[in-house]
Amino acid sequence: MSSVATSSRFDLVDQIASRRLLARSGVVFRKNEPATSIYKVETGCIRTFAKLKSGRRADLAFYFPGDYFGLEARDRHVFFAEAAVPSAVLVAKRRTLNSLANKSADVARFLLDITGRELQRAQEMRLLLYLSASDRVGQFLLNLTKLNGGGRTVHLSMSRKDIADHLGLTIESVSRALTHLTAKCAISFDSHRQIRVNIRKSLAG
Amino acid sequence: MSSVATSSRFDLVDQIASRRLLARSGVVFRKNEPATSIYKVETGCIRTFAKLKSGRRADLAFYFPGDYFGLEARDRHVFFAEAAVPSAVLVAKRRTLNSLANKSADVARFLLDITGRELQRAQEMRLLLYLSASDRVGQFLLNLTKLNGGGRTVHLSMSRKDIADHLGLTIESVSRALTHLTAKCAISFDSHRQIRVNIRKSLAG
DNA sequence: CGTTCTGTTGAAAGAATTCAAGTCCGGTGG
DNA sequence: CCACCGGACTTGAATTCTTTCAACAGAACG
Repeated sequence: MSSVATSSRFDLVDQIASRRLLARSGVVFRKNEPATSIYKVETGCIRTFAKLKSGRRADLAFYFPGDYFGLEARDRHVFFAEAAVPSAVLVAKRRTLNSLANKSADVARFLLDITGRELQRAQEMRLLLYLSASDRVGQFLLNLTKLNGGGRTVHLSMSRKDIADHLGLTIESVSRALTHLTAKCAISFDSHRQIRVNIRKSLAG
Repeated sequence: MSSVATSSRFDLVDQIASRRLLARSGVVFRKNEPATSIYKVETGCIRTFAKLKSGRRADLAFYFPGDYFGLEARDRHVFFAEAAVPSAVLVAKRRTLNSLANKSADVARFLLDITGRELQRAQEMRLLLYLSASDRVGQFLLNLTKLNGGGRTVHLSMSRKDIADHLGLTIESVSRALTHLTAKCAISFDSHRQIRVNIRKSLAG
């Protein structure tokens, strides 16, 4: 959302980047790989995640067209990134960006902007994990409606498993939370992946 | 740790900042206040947190001397910041920093650096919340030993309540996790606030 | 039209919280 | 110096929430 505004103002990455196409589950980068680039989603959806010792996966974030990712890395990546659905990403070399930033305060400002935004987003997503199962799902849906410009309907481009891994729950708990919200008339289903939000307030928790 | 290295290379904030002294629980900034400055801890410990609708508090991070905070803000703060113990912080105006960054690529680079580092830290702390209660506490202790330069002893400058709010648990659960780790001989207590880590591996989870 | 994958639901087990005592510690005043 | 107080911490038992395991329903696809 906000990153779209930024990129329309300043499409630098589009200009210096190369394009990479990814099949579903295609790997953008792996943990511990050298972090040579930053990325922008063009089409599709990219997921960043960590593998827990328990075997479970923790989905840190989903990135949609216009979003930048791979910003947190120092010299090596700390997480994994892969395509949640077939996707296209723009890849911009850090070296190139840095040397541009050395010459142009606007470029530097831009990098700082998207990183700061990403930081804020990470903090807000972290707050989800302090809530109960139902509230996590409710808040998650609420966030999705905001991404969709505040409309009342949400299309879930991700599976229940993806939502569960993102929210630190099981698919069953996600499912139960959704039926619970339906029972409260807070949401209703058009289909398994298409949800209408009736009462915003009762999603908040 | 890493931020200390950065600041020793580049003590810009120290130069342009004013100092502010805070009593325990003294407020640095509140949610929704205009975000005019960024901050650096000089002495003591600063906590950033959110208030949940349930009445509970979610402690997002503890900042120690050398650490920068308040970086995630756009025009208004999204969280609260207060002193966990009596503290001194350096306050640098964003306007000043931004105009310096417009002239000096080093300053811009510095701001990007600390923001990127903070982003990575936020992501890593988020991962804690995907673990079980015992593992959260264990990993938390492990992180503290890293901050202390990798030593075997940890001094908890924060109360059980603070730890609980940070890890999204109750004080009772934190306490039980600690006794559980003690029973496994992973840690031992010198006092309630002084812990010795015996077996790193059994803290990991 | 079945096969398969995704999602839902139910019952039992497990994990964390709540509520209620109790213990330990540091500080204060006698 | 000791006794006592209050706050921080621990422990136990009952409750609540989430997961696990197992069975079922529904949509997608050949």
